Amino acid sequence: MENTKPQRRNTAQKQVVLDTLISLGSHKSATAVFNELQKTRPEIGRATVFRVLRSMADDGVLLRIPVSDGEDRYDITHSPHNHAVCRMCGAVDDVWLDDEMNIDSHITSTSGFTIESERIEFVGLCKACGEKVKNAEI
Amino acid sequence: MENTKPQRRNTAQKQVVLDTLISLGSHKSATAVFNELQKTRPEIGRATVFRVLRSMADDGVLLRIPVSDGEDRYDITHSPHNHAVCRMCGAVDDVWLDDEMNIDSHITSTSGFTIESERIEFVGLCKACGEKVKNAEI
DNA sequence: ACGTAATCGAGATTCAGTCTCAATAAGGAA
DNA sequence: TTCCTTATTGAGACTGAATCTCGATTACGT
Repeated sequence: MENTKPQRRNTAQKQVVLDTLISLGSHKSATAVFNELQKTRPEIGRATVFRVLRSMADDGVLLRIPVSDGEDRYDITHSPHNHAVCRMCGAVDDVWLDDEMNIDSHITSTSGFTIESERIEFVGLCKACGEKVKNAEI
Repeated sequence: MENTKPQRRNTAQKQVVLDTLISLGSHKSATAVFNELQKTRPEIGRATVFRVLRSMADDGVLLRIPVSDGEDRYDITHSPHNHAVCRMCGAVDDVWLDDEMNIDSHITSTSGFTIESERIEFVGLCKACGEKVKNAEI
């Protein structure tokens, strides 16, 4: 079980991708970052942008937000929260849950979003895969 | 505002797509339905399967379940519930929420799923689109 | 039976994302 | 500093889901 992650190296590409994501603001897609970089650093490849963002998300440096019917978005990590997605334009807003209040009206009053439906996806391991992992660890 | 939906016509294709989805069981993808149909009704096109499933979901006849990192799944509609997705094999299980109990342990005890994370996506209209719709309705 | 508009099938197209692979470079060791 | 191993990169091919195009077909109200 050599599940040791490969060593991470600091590169100029990683730095500039991260800087660009931050400068663009929240909830930007890999394509958005790539397009922005085309203007100033056209030598940086598309695969690199996708790779850097995904690996940073895997490492917990970034948060990857898969959106139904749209590109994955990336954001700098901060405390856990959820997202509201506009079904027309795809805009994404942060949603900070607070058990004490009605969620929908809270979202509407803070961001103007009108909530029509919500979708909860639990991610983990099904019975079969959970047992596989268990056995592999022995 | 002629937002009147086009008339829906009953066709053999729609019937057989729906029958196949039901016979395959819950949470099947359009591709899965198409592949199954290839065996018995190879004359039915891929675009048709995707079209039929999507339009039935739009009409509320079916439930479309967008899954992060996977194909959309379709299911016959019944009362609202959520889904657990295996991050290894992509298996999808139904989750019937019950406010009274701890969600994660409830899921684990009923389906064997180990929940590692959850994602809530609120879908609706952002402020700008909400106002657009409002104006269009006047 | 007719006419029109919804639907179909085949294949091209799109689009996000990944993969391949040769070239490059980070960073620890000598 | 130089050397070596190995992670990383860029270009472009590739994948896979889903949609679009368009001429042919067909449902169904009249």
